[in-house]
Amino acid sequence: MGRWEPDAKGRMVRAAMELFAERGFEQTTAGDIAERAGVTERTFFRHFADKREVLFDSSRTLERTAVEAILAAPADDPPLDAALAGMLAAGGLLEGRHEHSVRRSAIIAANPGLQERELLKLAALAEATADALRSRGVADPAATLAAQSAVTVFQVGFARWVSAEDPPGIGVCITDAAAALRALR
Amino acid sequence: MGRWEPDAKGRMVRAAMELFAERGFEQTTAGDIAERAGVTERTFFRHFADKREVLFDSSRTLERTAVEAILAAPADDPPLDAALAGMLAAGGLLEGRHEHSVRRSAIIAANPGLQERELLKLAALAEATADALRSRGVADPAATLAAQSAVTVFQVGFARWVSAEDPPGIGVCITDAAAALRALR
DNA sequence: CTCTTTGATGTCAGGCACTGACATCACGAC
DNA sequence: GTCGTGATGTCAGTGCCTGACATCAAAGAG
Repeated sequence: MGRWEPDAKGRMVRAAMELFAERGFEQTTAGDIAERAGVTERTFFRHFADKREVLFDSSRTLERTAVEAILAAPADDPPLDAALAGMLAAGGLLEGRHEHSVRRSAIIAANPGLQERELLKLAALAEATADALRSRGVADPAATLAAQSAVTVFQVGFARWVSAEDPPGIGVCITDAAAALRALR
Repeated sequence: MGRWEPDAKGRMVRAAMELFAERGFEQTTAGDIAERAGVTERTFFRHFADKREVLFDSSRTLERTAVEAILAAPADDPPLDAALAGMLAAGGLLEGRHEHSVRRSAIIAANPGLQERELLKLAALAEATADALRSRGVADPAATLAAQSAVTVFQVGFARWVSAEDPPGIGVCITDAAAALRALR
């Protein structure tokens, strides 16, 4: 395990957040990030598939948490309810990190390439959610539609949570967004 | 206008489709595409912001068509109905191009970078749709939610249309997906 | 205590994506 | 015929990312 300075990955993530906030994503090279983290550029690319991935290291944890919550939901919950339970669980991971989420969102909002990557992660979350619903016996296209709807609710709720001055709970934001979706006609 | 061989852009689009189908996206360089189209690599990048964009040249037309249909929908249509009218109009543009759509989808499905770009275009479509709804007097978050739901319906319907052996109308596929969404509840 | 193994890291060379600066050329306007 | 205009060609350069190989700290075997 750690024979050198420990947590090289964490150091790179923090260095990247700092540099992206200071000069912007495009004005920061992979070598810059590595240097501030005390490693070489080559090591950076051993930990992250590309320069953008350094901002999405926790997306797999989010996905896993959502899937587990969906599988743990009451068996008679309708598909959308189960999927939304997954989104609430995922949101819970961010509960204590409002300030960090705001900074990260600002960085992503400032760069189309990073928005692309975020959309890919959300699509992966939707796909994992749909798989979880299918393993609960939900057939397509209902599984796909419920999963994608839940992720949309997560996006809308998260956006409001991040833009709020006095941060409410993210759970409230997600629940409100879910209610607004159901109120559509 | 055209003082050289006309339709350089169209030639590049066709050359790219051929090469991506033959060897795959990553195994094709921008220089390869340019060469087959009879231009230089530098000219390729004057027409397309990056290598992926060559597959998404028609996305702005799709977006414009959807917006116009939404604005033309009956004023008393509920938000989701109006948004879906936009998706049906957009789908209409593909009606006569099933084979082309199948080939293009296969290329995109084979490469994560292209999927990212497609997600970005769909997000732009959703944002334009939401804007159109807002200009009809729909407030947020209903506008965002209805727009994103409509785009999801478009995606699901399109996917079924593309994977169908004996292609039905794409309008039927979209309408069916919309019905499945409404049946969620 | 020494040797070996293991895995993370460093070093180096190179391909491809993309860009800025400048030259060139075809065609239309006058 | 000259001149302007816009698309194209040419060239040099930066940054992203990868493969191949060397190195080194620490853990385990004897």
